[in-house]
Amino acid sequence: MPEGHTVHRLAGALTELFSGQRPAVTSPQGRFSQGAERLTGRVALPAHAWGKHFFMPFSHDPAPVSLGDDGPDWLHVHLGLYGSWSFAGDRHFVAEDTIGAPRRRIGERESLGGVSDEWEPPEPRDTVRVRLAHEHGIADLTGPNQCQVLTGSDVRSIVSRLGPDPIRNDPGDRERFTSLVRRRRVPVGQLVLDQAVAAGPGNIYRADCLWRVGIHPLRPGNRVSEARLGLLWDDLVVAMREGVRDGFIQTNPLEFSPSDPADENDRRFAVYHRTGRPCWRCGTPVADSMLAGRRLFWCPGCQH
DNA sequence: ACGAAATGTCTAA
DNA sequence: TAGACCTTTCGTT
Repeated sequence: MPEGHTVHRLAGALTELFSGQRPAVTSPQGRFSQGAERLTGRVALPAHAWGKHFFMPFSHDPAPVSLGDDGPDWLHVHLGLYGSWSFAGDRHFVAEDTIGAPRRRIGERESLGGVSDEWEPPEPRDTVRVRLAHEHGIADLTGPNQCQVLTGSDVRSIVSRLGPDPIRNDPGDRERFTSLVRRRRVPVGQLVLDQAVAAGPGNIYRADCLWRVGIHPLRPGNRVSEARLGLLWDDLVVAMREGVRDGFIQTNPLEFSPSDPADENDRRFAVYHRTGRPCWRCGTPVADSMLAGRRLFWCPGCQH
């Protein structure tokens, strides 16, 4: 369940755990054996994220590189709908158990941050596509949509097809986003999920950020004012950066007291997965429908 | 046991 | 628009 914030977080975690080292790369499942062989023995360098794409360079020498440089081989991972990384290791190896899908798998609590000296790598599940390993810990990747070794030129070609990433929010991105939306008649809710328009937002940020700025998701892109699209971009930047910081999505702006009876599951989001429940802002029941193959949630009362 | 759904994307028709 | 793909969990028989 990885939207862009998860991938940025992973880039940070894997950089911290493996950059500067020469991890053993294996494919317990066997479907990445060739790639694993190519990467083994090389120095892992700091990883990059752009939208939902993860890139980690593996080089013969430890000199720093930029995203898409020629020279290193690039590990490229797209988690898709349910890919995830799991971590386990000794006390020198600190990471969250699982990043990606909200599940715990290998290396659950008992082997994480465990006792200092006696750590042994756990047996991988038979679905583990890639394992990165060094003496203090392992990272296992399961269920990715894409996992491959690329050249710098391949990487540049992927990145060139991606729109601006709200988590990066580079100069000019705000204007780029608003102009990409305003030149099309497609519903704005569909454009927010188009990775060539904005790289990183998924179904939750789409639904909830549109709600937060009051835009109806079915409004055609060319009929949303420049000003409102600017506010939408700004809100994506804020919400997704909070996701990177916190490690989870918390898009409902309302605060609850610990004793509040509101359903725990219901508190987290604004409209996402809240069909039929009252809008936090106006009380109208939240609606849902399918749009271009994805479930869409919005409040018919206060989004226009 | 079985089916559906899940924070995604691609391809074919 | 439908189906394929990568995997797990959760609800229903």
